[in-house]
Amino acid sequence: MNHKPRVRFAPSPTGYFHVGGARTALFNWLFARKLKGSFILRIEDTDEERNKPEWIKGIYDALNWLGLNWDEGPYRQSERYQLYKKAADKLIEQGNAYYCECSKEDVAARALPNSTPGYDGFCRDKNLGPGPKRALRFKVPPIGVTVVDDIIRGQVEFAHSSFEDFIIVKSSGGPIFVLANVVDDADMGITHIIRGEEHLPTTPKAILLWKAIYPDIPIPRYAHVPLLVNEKRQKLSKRRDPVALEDYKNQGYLPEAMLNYLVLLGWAPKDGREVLNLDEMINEFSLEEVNLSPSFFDVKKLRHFNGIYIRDLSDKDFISLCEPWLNTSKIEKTSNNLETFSKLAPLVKQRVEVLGQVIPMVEFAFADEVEIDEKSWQKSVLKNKDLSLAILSESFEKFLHLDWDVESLHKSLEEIGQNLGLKLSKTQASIRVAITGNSVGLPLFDSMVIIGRDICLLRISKAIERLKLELSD
RNA sequence: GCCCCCAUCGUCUAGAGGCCUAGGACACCACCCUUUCAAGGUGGAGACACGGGUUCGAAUCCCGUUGGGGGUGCCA
Repeated sequence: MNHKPRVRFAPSPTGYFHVGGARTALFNWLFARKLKGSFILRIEDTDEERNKPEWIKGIYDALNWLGLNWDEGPYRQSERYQLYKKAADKLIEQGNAYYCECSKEDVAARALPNSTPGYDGFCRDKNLGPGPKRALRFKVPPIGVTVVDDIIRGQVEFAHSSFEDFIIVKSSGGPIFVLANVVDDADMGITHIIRGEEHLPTTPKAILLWKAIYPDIPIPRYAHVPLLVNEKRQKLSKRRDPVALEDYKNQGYLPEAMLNYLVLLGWAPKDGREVLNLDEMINEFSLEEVNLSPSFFDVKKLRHFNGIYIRDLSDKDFISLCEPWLNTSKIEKTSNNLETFSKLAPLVKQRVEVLGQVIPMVEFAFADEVEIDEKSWQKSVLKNKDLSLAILSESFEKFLHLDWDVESLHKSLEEIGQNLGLKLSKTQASIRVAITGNSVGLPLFDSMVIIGRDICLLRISKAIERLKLELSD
């Protein structure tokens, strides 16, 4: 058996693509790449009511953004109904399936209290033919157990008595996902099914179907990866949790950081390293080492990783990755401004964790007039009015004729501070607010050099004016 | 209700019977570095859910309890 493994990622387009799906896709992809197998994309769109075309596009976009390229597909289940029909017919023929005319209400009404609920086999021996409002059910063998042999969890047993004759074809004629799943997995030669743990309870049904339809094809190996949960330890939900991959993209997370963080949820490399590039992940990842317990998607740690990956970018790459944010900012894209931005970029790069933080950090350099943050003004200027005025006035004079470079600025401010008995950290504070509008920000002297002497002097003089005004009040 | 899964610092994890006084990372705190903020460095606080076994020895194996989660749909 030198068969290369074939795995599939089979999302259903019933909502935006989320981080849990991304992790499942990643695990599949890593497994395939490591063993030189095939990674197949299959869209499970058999739910006529909830599927939307834009969600399908969302899947492609997400996978492309992450760089999880697929070798085959995308297959669409909605285009393969004949196959499912054929399988269903075979089951009927073999006596493994039967039509049922019970409505949901009928089933519920007959369900026994305090026991295994669900369908009671009412139509099992009625020998009904097809018809409107009739669904097809699989005849579950009443006794025995089905064992799921899971790579991550080992052997998991399910007694047949614990589940009902489940529906495999809806009365609309559409297949239920377990059926479609089995048929496609067999048809596509899938060897390993790697998916979320929420599918574990339906796996025995799939195995039963598989054995009935494809007695000669070996059942794939299963690997149910632990769920991703929220802070309340519940399965991540598209509706209540901030899990849309696209949102992370839009906030300025890098795909590399996302993948790196995701791979660490439920798996860890043998040594202590946590920062891994794709090649390292491919080489070291192994399904057998995947954890059993659910993990919390912790944005804080993701942010930390993103910061690492941003700092690791070349200045050039960083600048071009900032473009979307620059485009939607108020900053005009003049060549002058672009040059200023590229000079600021290296300073910014080391201080952001997501790209969305970039623009607020550099805006001061482009505005005609700085917007002064009131709290900063209070704290760094007003609190010691007289000192601030002295610092601002003196520096204005000195800056008039100073060599306009970081070193000179540094020295001259140090001198001003010494005369007033202040440390540089104190001295620079009021200048910083006057020029950048904020008490925290990029290295001041570099910023000053980049935006130029004229603007700096103008802003200092404005600050002096304002201070004097407030002093006289 | 019934079925199934899971259980190490707040979080992600290392740990496959003695190497554990339980290691690392994020977050947190302190200090250092420093023109602010970051980054970096040093240090600190912080966990084996509980109860029984098995064993000379258990975070590691078994059983139970408790807790959490998932499934139970003519959704996937």
